[in-house]
Amino acid sequence: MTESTASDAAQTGGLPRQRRTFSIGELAKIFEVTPRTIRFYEQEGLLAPERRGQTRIYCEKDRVRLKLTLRGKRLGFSLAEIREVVMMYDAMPDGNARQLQRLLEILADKRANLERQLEDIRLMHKELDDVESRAREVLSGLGVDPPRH
Amino acid sequence: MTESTASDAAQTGGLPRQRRTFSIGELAKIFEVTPRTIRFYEQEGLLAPERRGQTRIYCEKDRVRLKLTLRGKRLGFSLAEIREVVMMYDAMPDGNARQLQRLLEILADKRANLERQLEDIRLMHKELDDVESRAREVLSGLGVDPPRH
DNA sequence: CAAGCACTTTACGTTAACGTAAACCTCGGC
DNA sequence: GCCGAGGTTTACGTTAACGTAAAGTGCTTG
Repeated sequence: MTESTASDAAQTGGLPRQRRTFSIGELAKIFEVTPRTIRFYEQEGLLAPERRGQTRIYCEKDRVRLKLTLRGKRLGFSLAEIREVVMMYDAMPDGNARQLQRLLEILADKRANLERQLEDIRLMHKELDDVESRAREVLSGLGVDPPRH
Repeated sequence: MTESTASDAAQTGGLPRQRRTFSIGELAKIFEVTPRTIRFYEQEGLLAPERRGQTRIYCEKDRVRLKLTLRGKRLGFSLAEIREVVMMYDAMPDGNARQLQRLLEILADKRANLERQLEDIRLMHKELDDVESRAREVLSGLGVDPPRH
């Protein structure tokens, strides 16, 4: 109930998923955030859904943008950083050379960030292993059976 | 000049590195943070250096704790989460079974978090590849030679 | 001994990313 | 016709993680 990875056809009843739209509440449930969060992202320039009257209508593209935004967040990027990439991506077709060069710079930056994080994860993993094994040792020393996950 | 990974003997002049101590300013330079940050971490219960008079004296163990703390931060953990692990780690030798079980839970939690981040990084990497290749296409379409990183 | 430099405490300021509350519209169902 | 469920705007509140400024302490160096 988190997100659909498989064929969307089953859920849309065979409709071309380009036409599938979402309310703010639907998106909120899908990604387990509050509507307030989604409105905030719009205010910050990360989303720009259509309106029917006053009500926001989110299309497939909006859903993807939100997904990417949340992924970026989990990786520790600020909304400003995320916007920088997302907006330039959208402006690409008519982007001038200068803008595109800048985009490539930003991308290289993010990439370096990811590399550092990978290394951090590796190291952190080892630390966790260490702490855990020590904890198990102490536990067995107390005559307690630690859970073998 | 960021951090020493190789033999510390050269830098300590052969002293057993257990005796090597640091001032707050030294640590700050080593890890590229401000003294304010280090004091804040102490206030949050992540460090507890000795004092000589009023001045803080950091030992090797303190340095390691700071290193782990900053690594945790880069991975998006809050100071409270980091403290939870670090403090329990220190309290381990006399920790009761209940506490240790709790520690194992926390560790499993962090581990799950790391797994999610790994997947996020993989996906984000693909996105970056995609954006970059599109940017290069557009650039070459403009007759500009994109830099071959 | 005065100057300067690194350290200290105290305390208020700041930023990002939302939470929360109030007051309003609007639409389908009974 | 009214009610509840969901949507909307506006605006003030909150939390984490420091920044920054003020005012004092202590060493050592010219």
